[in-house]
Amino acid sequence: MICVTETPAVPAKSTASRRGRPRSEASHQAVMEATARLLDVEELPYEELTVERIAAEAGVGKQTIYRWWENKAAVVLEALVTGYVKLDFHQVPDTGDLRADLDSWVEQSVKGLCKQDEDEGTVILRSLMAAIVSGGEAIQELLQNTDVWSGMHLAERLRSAHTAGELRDDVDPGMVASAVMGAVVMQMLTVGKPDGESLKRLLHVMLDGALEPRRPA
Amino acid sequence: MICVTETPAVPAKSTASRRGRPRSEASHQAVMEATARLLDVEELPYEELTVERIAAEAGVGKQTIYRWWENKAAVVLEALVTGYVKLDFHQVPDTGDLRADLDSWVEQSVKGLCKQDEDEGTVILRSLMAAIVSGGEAIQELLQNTDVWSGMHLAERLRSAHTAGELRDDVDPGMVASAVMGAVVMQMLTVGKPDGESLKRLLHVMLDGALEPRRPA
Amino acid sequence: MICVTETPAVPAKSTASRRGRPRSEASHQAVMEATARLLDVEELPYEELTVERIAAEAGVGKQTIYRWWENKAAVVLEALVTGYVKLDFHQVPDTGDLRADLDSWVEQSVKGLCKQDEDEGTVILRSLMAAIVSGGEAIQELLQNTDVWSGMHLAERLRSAHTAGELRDDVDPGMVASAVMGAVVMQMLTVGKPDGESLKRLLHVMLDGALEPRRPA
Amino acid sequence: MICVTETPAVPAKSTASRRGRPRSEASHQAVMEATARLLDVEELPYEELTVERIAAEAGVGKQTIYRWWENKAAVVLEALVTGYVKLDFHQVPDTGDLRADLDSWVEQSVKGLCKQDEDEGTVILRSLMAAIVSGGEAIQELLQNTDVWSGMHLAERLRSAHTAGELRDDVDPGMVASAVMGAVVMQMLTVGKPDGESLKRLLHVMLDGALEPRRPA
DNA sequence: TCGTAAGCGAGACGGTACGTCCTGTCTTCGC
DNA sequence: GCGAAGACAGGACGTACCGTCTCGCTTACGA
Repeated sequence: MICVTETPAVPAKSTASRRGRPRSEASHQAVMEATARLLDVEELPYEELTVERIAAEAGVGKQTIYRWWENKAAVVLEALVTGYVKLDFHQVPDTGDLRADLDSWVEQSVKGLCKQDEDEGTVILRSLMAAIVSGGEAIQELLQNTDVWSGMHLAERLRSAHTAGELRDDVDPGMVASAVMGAVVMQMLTVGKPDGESLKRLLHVMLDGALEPRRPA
Repeated sequence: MICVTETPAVPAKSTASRRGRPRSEASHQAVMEATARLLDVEELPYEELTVERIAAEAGVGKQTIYRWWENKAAVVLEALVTGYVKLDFHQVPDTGDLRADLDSWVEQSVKGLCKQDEDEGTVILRSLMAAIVSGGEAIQELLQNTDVWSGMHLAERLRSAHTAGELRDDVDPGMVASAVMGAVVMQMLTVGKPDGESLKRLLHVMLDGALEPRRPA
Repeated sequence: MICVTETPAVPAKSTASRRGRPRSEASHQAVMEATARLLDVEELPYEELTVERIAAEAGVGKQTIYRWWENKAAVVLEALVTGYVKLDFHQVPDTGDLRADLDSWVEQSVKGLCKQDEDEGTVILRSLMAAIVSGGEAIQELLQNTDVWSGMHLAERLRSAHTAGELRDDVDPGMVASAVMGAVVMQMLTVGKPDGESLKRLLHVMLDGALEPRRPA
Repeated sequence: MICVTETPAVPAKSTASRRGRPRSEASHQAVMEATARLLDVEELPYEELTVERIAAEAGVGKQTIYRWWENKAAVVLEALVTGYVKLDFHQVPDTGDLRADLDSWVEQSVKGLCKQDEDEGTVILRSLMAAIVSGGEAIQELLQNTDVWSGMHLAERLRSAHTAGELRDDVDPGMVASAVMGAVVMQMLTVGKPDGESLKRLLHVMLDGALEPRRPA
């Protein structure tokens, strides 16, 4: 759900073959998978997800993590960016009726997020935000080249809606995806428990517009 | 910018007078002011803002903080809730033209947020999100009775727009405020630097609606 | 076996009662006992004796150790200084014949030190030297006010020998103890395995003198 | 100052020529010289002298060190053994009067060791002891075939004193050297700062004997 | 002359300890 | 009994080394 144009992260080191032992791709993967496992399976919230735990889970030295990632936030973001961890949103159905499709998408997603006790459903979402919010300059730079939401299925559905003429010609479907996800996610985080009805109303505002239609014509 | 219906925070201890020395209102204020000073003036990011630092800055014992607040998130949230710290958003002008007003609001706000180097402008915003995202159950409960954005001037402007007939009758202005703030804030956090133009386009989607108006009828 | 005139270690903090929670004597003792247990019972060599292990063994936070001791060397030295750990030297018998007494002392001590496999017998001795040699300025200062060997029974025996007229009037029994212990310990460390016979010859040199007796007469 | 009968260190690999690239003598020397430079010139204490630092200083791969030496202690000991690093003891003069010669030797040596601030003078001595005390079995075995002190000029002077009849016939001059160096070195390490006067008195005990000469007959 | 086995510099690897920092609790005092 | 001070147990941090490993390259023997 996060799109990165390219991921240098490390200064690229110029030419092809460098001296010394090359980076272990196995370790790289192990770290990503360990992070995913801890977030997804063990549902550790971001603050309880420690670099030491990731290293142990991955069977990797702590230094190997710090050698390639700036901090915990960078690890978690990469795991989300590259799809090792997936946010718990459902696919958006495509019946041709965008409004109805989004309504059922919201309903399904909320149902999925709330079936667990307490707020476990939003653990990954919270971790994503925590990583974005806490990561230093490195994360900010990464986000420059990244559209956090455009990898989600919602964005795809909106693009197809755009070509199908369901959306106004003059709106960017990516922009709509950002607006929808931003509003929806923020609502989920700033309200105790996600609530399908209010989310749908929120959605409708964005679909139909808030302004009295006479004016913009 | 955060609205709380009531602020018990601590179980209220039933009746009026308890035994022993009553809570020192001076200490309470000192903590709030210290938090505000550290966030606003020193621009410490949330992770560098420690309880010990707040206590020291406030000239208060650490226990005094833990006696009245659950954790750091609760302190920060209360400081934001009760207005000791203010988010760096401008007031929304009221010329009668909501779209133009919001455009200039966005422009002014972005200008304010970006005048500092790097991402210092969003420090408080990030702290708010960090507190929301990291806080435990107590913060979740607090948020149940709270509308994070309805205290902002934007919400007021939208309410007046609603009564003035600028908004559609069937939309809740509070809902619109949530949608707008959610989308705007999320956009600010998930792209490296806030960018006035894209924020305005985002805003217009929400004002005019994303759907092709004729088609769904 | 190490004598300290006084052990301020920490700047004394002036007057009697200070504010805040006072140092926990229980923790202090726990650290000393844990150190003794690890050195004496588990026979960990100095390099494998970590601060973290001591803290864990003592049921104490690591910071509590670093609050009161400069480093590992200081902890180990205090444990030796204050008698929580004892070097594996036997008592010196007192038959009135100093030479014979020292011979049997050496024999007994070497037997004790060598009964274990490998070099476990000298673990504590090695730890003592490691602490002395590795400790920084703080340890050097501590040693200024300390006579490492004068607490051993050997020193006492030599003092009684001095008053009994067994030693020359003009020699300081403490000095003799230092010389004997220095030579013996160094021999033990710089030779693979302590060897009773060569130690005894070493001892006799010091008792009888190395010079051809005519000369100094 | 350390004498080794032979220095196989590595199992000798039987016959003369092995296949493959032979050991680079240049690297060997570079390591020894780097070690000497770091100990002698930069006066790094043993704990701050790391294998990585030595390798870097020598322009050598770390593995090249571990291929030929067991550990840091072995490297340092070989550097001391083979004279790349020298202990800061002066030569013993030979005026025919051993006692006076040793007195002036002590005085000169202490002067040399104390001219630097703090305890820098004994850095190499401390490193020697640290290596001996910390080194594992390999170092113990090495020490079996080695007399740490017999390479020093003191040993030579004592041997000549022995043939000149200055020493008692029945004492082994090597033994005396061990006793003297052991006592002197230990004194230097266990008191804060070496002190010429007490060292001389220590020395005199060993020259003249501690026992009352008439009594034991 | 060439293959190949070993050594080489470089540097990443799994591990582990370090010393610092912070959390949330506790234990003293003085008010 | 609150509040400031500050020590406590616990535990994560990010750094530094250790000793091993894996690269591509070099060296020099033996076929």
